[in-house]
Amino acid sequence: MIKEIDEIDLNILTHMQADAKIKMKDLSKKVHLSISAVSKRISRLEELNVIKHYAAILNNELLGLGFTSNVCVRLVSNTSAHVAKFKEEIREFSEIVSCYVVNGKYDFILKVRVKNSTEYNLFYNNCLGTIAGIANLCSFVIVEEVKSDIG
Amino acid sequence: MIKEIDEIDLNILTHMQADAKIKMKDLSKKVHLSISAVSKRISRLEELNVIKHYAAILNNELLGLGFTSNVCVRLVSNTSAHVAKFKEEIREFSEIVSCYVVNGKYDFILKVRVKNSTEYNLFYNNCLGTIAGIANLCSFVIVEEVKSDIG
DNA sequence: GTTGAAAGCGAGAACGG
DNA sequence: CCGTTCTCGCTTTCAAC
Repeated sequence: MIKEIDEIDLNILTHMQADAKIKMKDLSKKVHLSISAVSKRISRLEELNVIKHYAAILNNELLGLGFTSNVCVRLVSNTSAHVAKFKEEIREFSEIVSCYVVNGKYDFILKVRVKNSTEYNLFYNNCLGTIAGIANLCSFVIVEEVKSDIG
Repeated sequence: MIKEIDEIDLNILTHMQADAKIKMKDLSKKVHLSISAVSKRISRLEELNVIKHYAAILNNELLGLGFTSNVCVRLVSNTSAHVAKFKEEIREFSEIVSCYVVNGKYDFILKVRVKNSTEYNLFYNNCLGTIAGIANLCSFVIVEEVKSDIG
């Protein structure tokens, strides 16, 4: 924790994380400060990059993207050239909504979001399957969201 | 995709996903509509629950949460009672920021966020390790974020 | 869909505690 | 560091077209 952040800031951040469009009036009541004080703190948190940005959280099911899967990937080789090439290829696919480099039995964990299982099979076979340098793939289809973070 | 959503709505949603605080004036220019038309569409998308909510996306590193790990969990038994009990225990831990039920070699994928590796070892041994009914745990420490979705 | 107007809210500055 | 007051610009929500 950077030292410039106090308890009130954390309180504000928690509220802004849950509802970025909360009215300053309501937020100021919740944290027991004036509107201008809250407003100034938020500006400061934005400048410090503690608040990276604001996002609308969408309902993927209603948008026809009801199928999500985590895919673990192990590469044949972990030389920086191979890793860089893989990362580059990953960025091209809009179906891959997140990608992390990890330590462990696999090298990457991807999250793939598509319309349905048919589309997933197509993506898996025709896109993921064609990326060079993959030694091993392991798919975990998400069937339920028990808890979900934001960002 | 629900039929009430057209191309202009998708365009609006893309912008709102990237920047929920974009000015209606700017957004209306981008989608070539009047401000009131855009405002009405957004209200409609909120009512349809296509926009679930708005969130501030925070910088976890600056908030002292620089260590994130994906943990795959397999339970000893998949009876609904055991699964329900596990889900309940999961909800208690603020360190577990997301949890998905999955199909495949594991039953759950968790995302754990803590301060550093020391804290992670403590959490892993003293919290995750003490949850009953776990047959197998597999940890993937995130070392780099190549691509990151929102929500 | 569009305009235009009215009311409410937010950002920012100034000044005082 | 916080609060009050002020002003300006933006959003929202009407109406009428």
